[in-house]
Amino acid sequence: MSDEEEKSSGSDAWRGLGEFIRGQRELANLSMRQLAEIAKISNPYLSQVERGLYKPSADVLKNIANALHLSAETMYSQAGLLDNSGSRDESHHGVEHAIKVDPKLSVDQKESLIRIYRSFTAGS
Amino acid sequence: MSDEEEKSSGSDAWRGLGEFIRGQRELANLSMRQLAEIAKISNPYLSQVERGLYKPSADVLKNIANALHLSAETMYSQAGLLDNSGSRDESHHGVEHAIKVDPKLSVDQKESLIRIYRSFTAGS
DNA sequence: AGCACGTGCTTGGTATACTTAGCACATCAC
DNA sequence: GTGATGTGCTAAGTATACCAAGCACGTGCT
Repeated sequence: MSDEEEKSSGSDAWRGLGEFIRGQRELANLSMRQLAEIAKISNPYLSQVERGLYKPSADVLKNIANALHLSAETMYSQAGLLDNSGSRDESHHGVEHAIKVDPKLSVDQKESLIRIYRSFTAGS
Repeated sequence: MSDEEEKSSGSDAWRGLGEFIRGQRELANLSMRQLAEIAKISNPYLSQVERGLYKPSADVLKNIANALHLSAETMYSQAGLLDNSGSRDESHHGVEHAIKVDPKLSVDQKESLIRIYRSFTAGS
């Protein structure tokens, strides 16, 4: 069988997921052990997941999302599991819209934030 | 430790999921082998899943959903995996949350933006 | 110099998701 | 009747998700 195997699950999507999780964890200032504790998984496993060595199953994903105060949907879509085949145009422009709507910001502050945000995302 | 709920590994929800899959399969007039073929899984495994003996992982779930022309979200919520218990409302946290979730930003950029945002909203 | 405690990572094993070969029973044609 | 083809299910094995113990390194403290 010299057939080239190509399953439906591409392994590269999972690497991005790991980086995403690590980013969210660092953003929340949690150590691996802390997050692992909250998410009810072991810290070595979390380590592997964050480096893309394993693809966590759905309930683990859900637990991690919970621990990071994210919705499971966010996690799944990051993991490439949610497909959004319906092309539902849901929460798309978070940042700029959220800034514009925020009542605690002055207009100048909003402009500054959006300017910075756009400079950050200029490469994409 | 008073409460002993069905944690993330509650096996009850999975049985309902199996019945749901079987119902949808019969509704589509597909045999196990047909559905298994389309969903890229083996038919014995589909048999086990439909009777609640195993809890399929997320990508299998997604493949089955696709094969049955269902949205992955429907499948996940049937599996009890979505159950938005994570944080009650995602749009509620506004700017900070939108920043954290934005895939176009690096972790450092997120931290910078959040820091600036907090400095803006700290005074008033 | 130590040691106590933090971090993330490696090793080796167990549990379980998943597959391949085959069983038992149906419903057809011959 | 026998066989060919359908159905769902069982058994035994492989792959991998996951865990417990411990390693290697860093930082502060006495």
